[in-house]
Amino acid sequence: MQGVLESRGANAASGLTERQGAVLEQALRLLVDGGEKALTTAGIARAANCSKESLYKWFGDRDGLLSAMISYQASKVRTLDVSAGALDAEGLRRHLVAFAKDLLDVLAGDVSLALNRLAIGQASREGSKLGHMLQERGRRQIGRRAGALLEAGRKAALLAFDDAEEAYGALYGLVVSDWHLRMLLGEEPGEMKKGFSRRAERAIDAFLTLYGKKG
Amino acid sequence: MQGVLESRGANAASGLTERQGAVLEQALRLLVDGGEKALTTAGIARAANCSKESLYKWFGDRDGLLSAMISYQASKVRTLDVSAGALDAEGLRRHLVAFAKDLLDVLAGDVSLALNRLAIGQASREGSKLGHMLQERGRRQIGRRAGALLEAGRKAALLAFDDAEEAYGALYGLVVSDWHLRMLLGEEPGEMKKGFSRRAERAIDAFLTLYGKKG
DNA sequence: GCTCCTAAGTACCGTACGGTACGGTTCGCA
DNA sequence: TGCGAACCGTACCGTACGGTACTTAGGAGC
Repeated sequence: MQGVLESRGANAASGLTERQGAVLEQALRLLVDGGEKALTTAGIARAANCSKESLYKWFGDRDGLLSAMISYQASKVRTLDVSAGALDAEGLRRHLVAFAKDLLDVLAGDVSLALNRLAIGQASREGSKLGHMLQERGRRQIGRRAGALLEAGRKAALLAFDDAEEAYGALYGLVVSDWHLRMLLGEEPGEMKKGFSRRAERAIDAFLTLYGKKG
Repeated sequence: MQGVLESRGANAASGLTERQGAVLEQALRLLVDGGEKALTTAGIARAANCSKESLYKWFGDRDGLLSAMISYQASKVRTLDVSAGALDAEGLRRHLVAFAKDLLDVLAGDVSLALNRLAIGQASREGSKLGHMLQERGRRQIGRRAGALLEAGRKAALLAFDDAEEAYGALYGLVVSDWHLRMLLGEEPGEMKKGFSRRAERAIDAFLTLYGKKG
């Protein structure tokens, strides 16, 4: 069930074999379960049934492993950019609410929280690129979908804004507020998740009041 | 210059002697300069010219020291709650802009970022109360000022909202958006700080559009 | 069958940290 | 002057981690 057989079929555009992907999967699981402190090379090797020597051969050192974990997770989460053809006011609102709810769900996810905590913990170190990686991947992915949605709204004369970045910033802020930080600080996301749906709708209401053309 | 002499005059309501406060000051400096990794008991003792034995006598263990650091810093930052007597629309706007700018400045501060990173890094650990402490102190302090301001605005018939918490959430989100997270992830705050003033005004404009009574 | 390569498993090394113990010094106090 | 408390500086201990080296197993190619 293991060995060179799995080595074929590297993960798309990541240069990783399936075996290495499985190792990263176990590493992510360890990180989610026990935090960075539990993420030791020996622990990963034990959990993934591989040797430490292989870890160092594949990923160089511990930092390389952490980077690979972020890249791997980012490559898994593919944002579906729904390009709705004809867009009316109600359709735009529905799309925005769906986006807001997805955003909250993503930010509240175990792996997302764990990786953000990891990157933030490493951020003090000068040479650490983890924070930059996470920011780039996350914001690019989620920002692209939001940008497309906002642009479609403007094209359909349903939204009015000069600076798309500013409009996106307002949208993000209204949806997320300080919830992300609170979850990163350890507040139980279980309680919060129940209010996500209502929260998303309220936020979109406010956003449309600000940027809707007929609001 | 040291010894029992300084033991008199414990810090107000914190139960700390001046010597212990000075030690915590050095610990905070170490944390700001080098991150959590640099925050070793030996390093603190060396930087503060005290012995490790004293550290353990005063603070119990490392976690107690971290908690004391947060409490100490929180006790230093006293929010000035300005209760403006007569409030007109322009005065309310000025107060809100000032609040927004102060909020951004506080969140971008070295010590704030370092402590938030520390608490977030510890958040995975179950028994860690650091995140809760930071959230409680920070949000209470800053939320009280905002709450008073919003309530004053409503009393003067300048603001309209049902749920003060929701209005505060919108205010916070519009002002901060994802800037706090970006700074926590390591983005250079130097570049961002220059735009704080304009950012605060734009955010308050939006907030008043949402909750202003004549907006 | 022989060799080469990959990788698992384990043992090992250097280091660094949290926490403790001990000697020496200062200062208040009687 | 002697006693005791607080405290500094340092040495010490156990442990845990990152990283390396070695041994062994098993499939691939000739």
